[in-house]
Parts: sequence; C-alpha cells; structure tokens
Amino acid sequence: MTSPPDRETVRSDVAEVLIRKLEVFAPLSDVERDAVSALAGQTRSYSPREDVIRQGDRTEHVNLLLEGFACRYKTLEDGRRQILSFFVPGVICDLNVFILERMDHSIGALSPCVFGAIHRRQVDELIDRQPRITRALWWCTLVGEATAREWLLNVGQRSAYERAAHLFCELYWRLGVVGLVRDGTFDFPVTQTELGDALGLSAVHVNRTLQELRRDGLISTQGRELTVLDVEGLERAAMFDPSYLHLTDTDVGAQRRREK
Amino acid sequence: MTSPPDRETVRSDVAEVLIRKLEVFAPLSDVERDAVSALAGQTRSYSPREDVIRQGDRTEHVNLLLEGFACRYKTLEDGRRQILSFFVPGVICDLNVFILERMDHSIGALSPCVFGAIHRRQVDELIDRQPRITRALWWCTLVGEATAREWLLNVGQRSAYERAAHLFCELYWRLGVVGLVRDGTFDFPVTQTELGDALGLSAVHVNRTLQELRRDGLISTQGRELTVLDVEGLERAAMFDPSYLHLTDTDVGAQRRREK
DNA sequence: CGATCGTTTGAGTTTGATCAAATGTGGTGG
DNA sequence: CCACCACATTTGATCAAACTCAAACGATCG
Repeated sequence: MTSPPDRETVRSDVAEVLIRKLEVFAPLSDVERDAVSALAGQTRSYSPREDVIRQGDRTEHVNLLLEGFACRYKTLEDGRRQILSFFVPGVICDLNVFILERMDHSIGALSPCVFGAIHRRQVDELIDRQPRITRALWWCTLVGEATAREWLLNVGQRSAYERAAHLFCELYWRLGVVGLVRDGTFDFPVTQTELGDALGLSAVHVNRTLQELRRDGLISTQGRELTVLDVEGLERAAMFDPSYLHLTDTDVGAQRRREK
Repeated sequence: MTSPPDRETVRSDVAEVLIRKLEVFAPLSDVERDAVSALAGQTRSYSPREDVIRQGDRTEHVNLLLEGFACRYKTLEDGRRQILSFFVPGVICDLNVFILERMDHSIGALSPCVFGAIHRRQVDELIDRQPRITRALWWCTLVGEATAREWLLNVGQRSAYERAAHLFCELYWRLGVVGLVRDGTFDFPVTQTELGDALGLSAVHVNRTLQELRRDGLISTQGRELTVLDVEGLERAAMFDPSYLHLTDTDVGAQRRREK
C-alpha cells in the first residue's frame, strides 16, 4: 500500500498536507506558504498496534498523519487504557511536543499508517517569524482541545448507546470533510476492544451496544467498514451538535449537501 | 469581601497575575514584561452559580481568574452537565476565545469570584509582536489540554473511589504550588452535586464515596474545607502521576518539602 | 490445517443510578 | 433570639446499566 516515495516527493507531500490544514483557518500569503514548504519532512510507516511515541518520551519532532488511522491514548499502571482521540489523515498529532518537555500520553497506529515528521526546531523558527502561521497552528491545537472536551462530556454523561452514536457522528463529520465518506460509508479499522477503550466500556458491552444501533437501523458494519444509515437518527440519539468541531461554513455546507 | 479597587490598582493586579503565570514557562525580558503590563484590565465580580461566559457566546475578552473558584462545563440538551475543569486563582480561563469564533462551553463561578478581563484585540497584538509571550500563552493552553486528557482517563477508566481520590490529588498539587494549601487543608467550596458533575457520578454516590475516603483515613472535610490526611495513600489509591500537570522542578521540589 | 485474534452469546455479579425521605446548616426577617 | 426557608448532606431501598467470566463461533493467515 505504501510504496516508499523518494525524498523529494515526500517533502512536498508533508508540506502540502500541512498547508491545506492551515489554510482551513486562514488563507496564507505566498511568503507564508513558502515558509511552510521549506519544512523538510521525512515519512515513516507503522504497523497496527505499533507506537509512534510513548508517554514520557522526550520528542524531537512533530508528527503529521498522512495515511491510516491512529489514536492518542493514556494508560494506567494496571493496564487499563483510555483512547483520548482518533486521528484521521491530515491531522497534526502532537503540536504539544515543541512546547512541553515530555509526552504525557502515547500515540499509536491502529491501521497501517504513514506519518510525516517535522523537526521541532523548524517549527520553532516558524513560530518566531510567522505570527499568522503560529495562529493557525494554535488554532489546530484548540480544535483538538475542543474535541477532547466533548469526549469528556461524552464519557462522563452519555449512556453507552448515546456515546457510541456520538462517536460515529463525529467520525462521520470529520472524515466527511476530508472526503473519506462515500454514501455514508467509511473505513473504520478499529476493533471492538479498541472502541471500548475509547468509550470507557468493556468490549462485550460495546458489542451489545453496536447490536442495538444496528437493530435500530442507525448503522451497519461490514468488516472494517462502517455505514451510517440514518444520519439524523444517529445525531438525535447522540444529541450531537457539531459546533465543537469548529468546522468552517463551507465544510458544513458541503456536508449538508452530501446528505441530501 | 472585594472592596472595589480603583482602576490603577486593578490594572496592575491583572498584569501582575498574568506575568507571574507566564514566567512559570520562561522568564520574560523587561520589554516583554512591559508589553504585558500595558494590557488594560477591568475586573468583574460574580456570585456563585453565575455564568461568566455561556456556550455559543461570541466573546470579546480573555478572562483571568483572580479570586475564587470557578469551572468550565458543558451541558446536554436534557440538562445533564459535565464539569470539564476547575479553575483556581491565577489561571487564564479561555485563551480559546481570540482564535475560535464562539465558545463551545461555558464558564461559571462556583464561589464568589473576581475575574480580570483583557480585550481580545490587545492579546492579538501581543501575539503578532511577541513570539516568546505567544509561546508562553500557548504553553498555558497546552497544560490545560493535558489536564483535560487526564480527566478523560479519569472518568473513562477509574472507579468512583479512584476518581474522587485523583481529583483531590490534582487539587492538592495545583493549589499547593500557588500557596493555597496549609497543612494539607484547602478551601473547596464545591457541593457534592457539583462534584458529581465533575466526576460523572450522581450526587448520592459522591456522598458515599467521600464517606469511604474518610473511613480509610485519606481525607476529611469540614464545611467548605478539605483536608488531605494521607497524601501518599491518596496518590496510591488514585494511581496519581503529577507529570500531566507539567509543573516545574521548583514547583515539585517545594511541594515535596511541604509534605515532609 | 492449526493458530490466533476478533466477535458473539449466556449467566451471574457489581457498580452506580434513581427515588424518597430524614437530618443538618446557614441565612433572613420578624 | 427564634421560626422558617432553602440547600446540602446523609441514609435506605430498589433498580438498571455495565462488568466479568467463560465458552462458542468466525475469520484470516502462515
């Protein structure tokens, strides 16, 4: 799936993805775009269940997910694990690293993944020289933070059924705006055990909850694919309000058209 | 409690608190310190249960908690509420506001509170001109984010008993480094219902859980005060690891000395 | 063709929620 | 100073959601 591209290609890939990400916040000038393009990126592939960074690591670069499905998680001494967020292609995983000294959580691949890595020093320079880019980067972290808050509301207050519904709504939107949903269907290479770790439920209970969602005609699953059959029903069941995703008007418009 | 200070005093209060906060990350130069001091701040008082900002609001300024106890929270349509974090004096509550368009959560006073408000435009200018200050501000938001992640782990994986223990450990540390803990005792003007909203538990169950913690000799409560009787026991019960708070070495050192 | 991993099902248990009422506590006004 | 009110805490009893353990069933892969 990932024929190793030569270095030049790689560099432009990483920069391109990053520029697209930043321009969601505000269009960049040519100078700014060049500054981002100048970032040298190397890519690395990971297999499922492999860690990209581990809790406690002192990190040297910022990771950009180019392909695949990954997650951020924390574990307790006794092995209990909480998945804190899912990463979809195009996201910057850990802008934390160049400000905080150590990782206070881990990042792991869920499916085969390709990450682009940008050295921390390069980002540091960008911050010193390009306030608008800084703001755009900051914006990315704030959106991530908003998502974390919604997850806390989700796990703290919603029932298992609502929780699962909510997660699928979120994924439906986030994958939708990057064009990874086709007829309500998207790739979701996550086991029920992992889903349990994300929702704060046991794997067994996840299984039964999925059965309920299927029985109610809200979703269906086939292998690693998930289909949302009834968006409105799912959003109603989850009491889903997409505003926490801080999508732009064009994102929202495109999504709504897609649903017609 | 809060005799209204004249405007000059107010201004220096807000700036002083902010400078102290930022210098935890890195010492500022005189120029930088002046830039922060130039921020005009007005204060406003709130009574318990009053909202400072509400979900959906388009906000005009950044709020700094000067006195009292406040929290960040989100609600579901049907009234269920999740408290997302507690604010202790000295924290910047919502650096989000000048990057994100709308609040995706609310901020409410838990006890009588005094907030300092800095206009968004002023912070904008600071960001354009002072990269080091930008970095320090960003650092503040990242620490808040790290705390939110730990809460998610807390609510998602820990039992009621562990959860409560963990929250008290966090407060003990956070209040400790700002000098608000004396002999293990600190002010905690939060009802059991509010505690329930923070921990994802019913008020009744919070009550029983507190009884257990007391029975085990870990804490005691008297009115609005909470005393940690056995720090080590509490940290063990909670599987508490303070690294997510990203305290400085001096913070940690001071805290450990205090515990002797 | 085993072996491994993920999903599904069943039975029994635990944790925490809900409902209802009693008990404390602090503040206010007569 | 007391009566009263509004809230907060505490207790008891019952119930439901979700967990655990155990086993069967299905894929997928070398």
